[in-house]
Amino acid sequence: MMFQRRPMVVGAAPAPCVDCASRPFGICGAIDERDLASLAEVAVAIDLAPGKLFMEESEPADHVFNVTAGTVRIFKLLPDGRRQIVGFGGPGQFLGLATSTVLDRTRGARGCDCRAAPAAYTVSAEAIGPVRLCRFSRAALRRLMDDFPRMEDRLLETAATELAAAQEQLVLLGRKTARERLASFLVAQSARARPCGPPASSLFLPMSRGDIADYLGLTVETVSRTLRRFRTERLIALRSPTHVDLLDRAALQALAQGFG
Amino acid sequence: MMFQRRPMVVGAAPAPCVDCASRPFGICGAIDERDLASLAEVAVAIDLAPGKLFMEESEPADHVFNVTAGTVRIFKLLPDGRRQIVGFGGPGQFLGLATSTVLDRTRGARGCDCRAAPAAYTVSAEAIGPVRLCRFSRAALRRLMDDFPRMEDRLLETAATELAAAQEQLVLLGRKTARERLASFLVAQSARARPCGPPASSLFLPMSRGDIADYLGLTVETVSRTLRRFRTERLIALRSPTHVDLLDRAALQALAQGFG
DNA sequence: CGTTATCTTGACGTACATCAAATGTCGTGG
DNA sequence: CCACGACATTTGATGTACGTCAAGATAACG
Repeated sequence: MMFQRRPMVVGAAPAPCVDCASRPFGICGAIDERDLASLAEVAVAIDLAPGKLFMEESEPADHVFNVTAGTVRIFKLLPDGRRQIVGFGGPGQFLGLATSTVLDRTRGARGCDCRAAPAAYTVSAEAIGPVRLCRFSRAALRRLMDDFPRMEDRLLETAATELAAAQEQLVLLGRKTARERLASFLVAQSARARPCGPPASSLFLPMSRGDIADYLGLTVETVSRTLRRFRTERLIALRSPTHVDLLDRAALQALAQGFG
Repeated sequence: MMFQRRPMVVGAAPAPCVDCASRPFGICGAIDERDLASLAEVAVAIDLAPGKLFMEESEPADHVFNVTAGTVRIFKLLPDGRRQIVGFGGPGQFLGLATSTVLDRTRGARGCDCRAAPAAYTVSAEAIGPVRLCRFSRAALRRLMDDFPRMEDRLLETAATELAAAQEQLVLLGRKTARERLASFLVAQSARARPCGPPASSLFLPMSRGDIADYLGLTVETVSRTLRRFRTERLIALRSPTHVDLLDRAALQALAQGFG
C-alpha cells in the first residue's frame, strides 16, 4: 500500500479502509474486517477543495461516493438558478444512487424497457469546506454487492432511510412555517451531531445561511430573522454565525413537530 | 392453500400472480414465471373500500404491500392535522419500506446499535376509491430476497426511483410557484398515465382537489383558481373536476421546469 | 330529487419575499 | 499587530403570492 502524490485540489490514493473512521457509518460497515482488502482494492480516496462540485445532475452516473470527512451539500437547480438543497452529507454519507432517467420519473412504475437509457445522477453535490471522500466505479459496487450480499442489504437500508428523510422534509417544505422549519433543522442537526446518546446542545453549522435557506425553502433574510427571534426568546444562543447553542431543546422540539 | 373469509371491507384471497396485470410494473416482475409459485404462496390479495387506511405511520412494519388496482395516497400528518401527501400510488406501487425509527432520522448515519428498535412505517397510506393490493409479511419478503437476488435488486432500484421522485418534489415544494407546481403535477400525471410511449393528453385524476392541494403544499382554493387560470389561458380544458385535457403540453412543460 | 360533500369564486389578511443598506467577519498584506 | 477589502450576515422598509374566511355553484349519492 503506497502513497500517491497528486495536485492539491484533488488528491487520490488507494484507501486503507481498515482504519477508516467513517466506515461504521456508511455502507462499508457491511463488509467484514477480513474482507476489507476487496473493498480497498476498488476504493479511491479523493480530497476536495471547498466549493468543489464533484457530482452533477443528469451526468452519466459512472461512480458512487462515500464521504469520509467534511460536509457536502446535495442539491438540484432550476434553469433560472433557483436552488433546492435536498440534504447535507457528513462522514458515512453515500452518494450516487441513480435512475435510468426517463426525464420525467414515473414513480416506480415502468413495466417496459424505457430503461434502456444509461443511468444518470439525479442530484448534484459539492463540498462545503474541505472534504475527503471515497470513490468507487459503479461496476465495482455491483461486484461488491454480488460478492457480499450484506452490502446490498446495507445499501437498501440506506436508501430507505434517505427516502424517509426526504419524506420528512416534504412535510417541512409543504406544511411547516418558517419558525417550525428552523426549529426542525436545529433539532435534526443536534441529533445528527451525536448519532447515539443524548443530542448535542452546542452545535456547529458548517453550511452558510444561504445553504440553510435553500435547504428549508426560505430566504437568507428569513433564516437570519427567525434565528434572531429564537435568540430573543432564549431558545438558542448565537456564539458566532456557525456556532449555535440550543438553550431550550424541548421548546424547539415542540415547535419542530408543529406545536406553538 | 385455503380460502379465508373476512368482513367485506377487507376481502382476502391467495394471489394467482401468473396473470397479475400489475406484475411487470412492480417488484414482482423480478421473479421469473416459473418461480411465481413461491411468490403466490406468500402473497395475500386484499380489497379495500374507498378511504380505507391500511398502513399507519409509526406502527410496526410487519407487512409490505403492492398495489394491483386503484390508487392510494401516501401521506404524513402533523399533530394539529396538517397533512402532506408524499405521493400517489397506482398499480405496481410498492409500500412498506421502513426504518428502525430512532425518532429523528439522522440521514443515513448510525454506526452504533441504536437500531435495536423494531422497524416502523414512516408514512401512512389509504385507498382513494376502491383498491386491490397484495400483502406480504416482511419475513416473507426477506426470504424472497434471499432466494431471488433479482428481487432485492429490483427493490433497491425501486427505492432509488422513489428517492429521486421525492427529491424532485422537494424542489417543487421548496422553490416553485403555485402555477409551476400545478403544471408539474399535470405533466407528471400525464407521463405516468402512459409509462412508455407518448404521454396522454387526456387524463383522469382519481384524487380530490384537497388531495392535490396537500400534495403540492397549497390550499384547495389556490389549486382551483390556478386550474381555472390555466383554462382561461387555453392550456387545459376541464371536462369535469376529475377529467382534464392538456391542450398545450409544451407550455405546461416549460412552466413546470420553471420558465414563465 | 332532495341532501351533502366537493368544487368554485370573491373579498381580505398575512407570512414571507424583495429590495436596500448597515454591520460584522475573516483573510491578506502592509 | 493592525488596516483594508471582500463577502457573509443582520436589520429595516415595503411588496405580493398565497392563505383565510365566507358564500355560492356543481356534482355525487342515496
